[in-house]
Amino acid sequence: MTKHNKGNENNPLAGLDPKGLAECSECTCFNMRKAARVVTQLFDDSMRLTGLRGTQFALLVHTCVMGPIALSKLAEAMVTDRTTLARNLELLEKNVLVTVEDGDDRRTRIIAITDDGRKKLAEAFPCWKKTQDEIKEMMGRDEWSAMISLVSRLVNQVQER
Amino acid sequence: MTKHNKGNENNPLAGLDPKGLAECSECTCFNMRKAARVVTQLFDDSMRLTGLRGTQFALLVHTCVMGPIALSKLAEAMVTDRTTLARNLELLEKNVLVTVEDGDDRRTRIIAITDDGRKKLAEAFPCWKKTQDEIKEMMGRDEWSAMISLVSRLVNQVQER
DNA sequence: GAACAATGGGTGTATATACTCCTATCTAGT
DNA sequence: ACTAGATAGGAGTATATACACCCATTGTTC
Repeated sequence: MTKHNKGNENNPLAGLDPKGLAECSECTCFNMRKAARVVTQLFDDSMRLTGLRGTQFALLVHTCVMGPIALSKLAEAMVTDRTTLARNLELLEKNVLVTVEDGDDRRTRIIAITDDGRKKLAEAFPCWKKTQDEIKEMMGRDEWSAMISLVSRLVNQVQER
Repeated sequence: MTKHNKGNENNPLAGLDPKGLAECSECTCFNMRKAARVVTQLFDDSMRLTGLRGTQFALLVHTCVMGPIALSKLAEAMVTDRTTLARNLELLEKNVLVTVEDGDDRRTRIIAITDDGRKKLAEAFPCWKKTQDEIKEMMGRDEWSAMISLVSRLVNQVQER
């Protein structure tokens, strides 16, 4: 380490000038997480009275449509870590909205929605629909569609990488 | 509850036919969270050796650019709950990347980046940049720009609501 | 059929997130 | 100066998320 490297070649702060840092405001990670936060709060608020969170609603919908299904298959479909899904399912299971039972292959755990789960889904659906439509109206249908397409594409391309 | 309401007028499961449920696959909340998950993993992986997560990198960048700044101001700027930010800052403070000190108004806590923080930022910046550029290339620059614009617009419009 | 690889899950740990309720401090109005 | 309201923050609790490491079961190979 010499003392006279005033140039940028060996400067550990290179890229941290105002321009480099301004670039960080476009961070894909930060922006997607920020959007996820604000949207999550909208949906959580809208279905608060039902006792479901937005995340739980999505999980219940997927279980309803795809189930009965093995834990790992559901995790794969939802692009969620297996262990995350297992823990999220514990909450739904505690409230008797889903069942978690051994499969024929005794390594697997089969997830299925219950009648209570279907009722809860029916209860929460109007709240979800209202918020979903509000967001579409707020952005404009075309912009919203474009956004969802691009976001889905991002997910798919990261997955295929 | 009569037994013969086969119509949908009083059916609690109305909207939960396959069409209604299929609509849920376009859930703004689920899709934004899914994207946040996959993108977060890309950035976390890329800077794992630095010991920073994508979230922490973003927090450190904001602190560097905006600091010294009061906790609530920083939370507002980042669109994060105040208590969430405080807890995320604890980790950075423990690693001496930021300081948290009383302000003149003794209700406030002033957040500032340290020299170690700046060094860590410089260390992580190339990892961030590499991943950010990879995502842009993956999607195509125009598509990526369009996505970020739409996502930012969503955030702004929800905020202004 | 016994050894071994592959698969499906569970546990421990750490981080990220936000809500509710509470305390300390400041500010404005009297 | 006193008090009421506003503001800044902290603590407790709950949920969402994923990684590393481990165990049980299944399939495979000789």
